[in-house]
Amino acid sequence: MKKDDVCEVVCVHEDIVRKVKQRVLGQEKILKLAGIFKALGEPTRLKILHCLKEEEMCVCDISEVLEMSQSAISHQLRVLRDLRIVKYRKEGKNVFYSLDDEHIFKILDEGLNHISHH
Amino acid sequence: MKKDDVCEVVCVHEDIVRKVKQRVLGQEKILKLAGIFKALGEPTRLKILHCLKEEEMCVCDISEVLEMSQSAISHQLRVLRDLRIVKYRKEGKNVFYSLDDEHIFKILDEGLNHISHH
DNA sequence: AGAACATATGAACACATATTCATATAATAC
DNA sequence: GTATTATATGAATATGTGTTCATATGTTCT
Repeated sequence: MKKDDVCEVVCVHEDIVRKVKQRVLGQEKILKLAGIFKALGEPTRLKILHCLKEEEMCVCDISEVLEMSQSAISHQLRVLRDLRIVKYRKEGKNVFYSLDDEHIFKILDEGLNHISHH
Repeated sequence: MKKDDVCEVVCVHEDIVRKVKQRVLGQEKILKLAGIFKALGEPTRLKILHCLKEEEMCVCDISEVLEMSQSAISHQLRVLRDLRIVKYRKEGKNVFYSLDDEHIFKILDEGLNHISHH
């Protein structure tokens, strides 16, 4: 999109626009935040996280619970790991995953609240 | 994927799997919840919501603040409307949007907390 | 050492989706 | 009525991504 015709519309409430424009989050923060939500916004990953909310689990257990291939689970765990949404612990051949952070719990719960009250 | 070789792995912690399996969310709830998070997980939509967290705004104002085309914003607002994440109010030619729900506020804030503490 | 098992990962394909462009709808002003 | 403005939307394109398949890595056991 050309920089000039970015907004072709002329109806602008100047005071509001000025105020809100000052409070816009930086691109970096937006991307980071969007990254977290995007991770939670995929059914498989959400299921994984909902499992880990209950128990620390190894890849195979998750695979079994969700009735999906080990590979698919492992790929998604990689995404969650990279975003530091889950942490892991090696024990012999197993790798046990768990939620990284209290905020993830809260976000999940708040989401559940939202869909209940509706 | 064929139902039979759903999980080709044999290392299973039976007690954990049994317990967690009972608590798995139904597909409908998962999809609804994932839908919400997915909506928040797209930078443009997240920016829009962050704006609406400050002020009720019309399409054109959002367009101006985010320096994006009216069409792009309108398309994304449709997604947010369908998911009842935002509500709207018509006033003459304008349509003013705002966050639908307290939970959306909380989820956004909890997300911001998460990326700050990191 | 080799075999068996748990996990990770690269490539490919299929599917979803965000933006643009063009146009439609709806409301106001003249 | 027509013109103008604000918003909505359908189609097309480009980009992103989840799963599968095949394979690699790493660990334990014999």
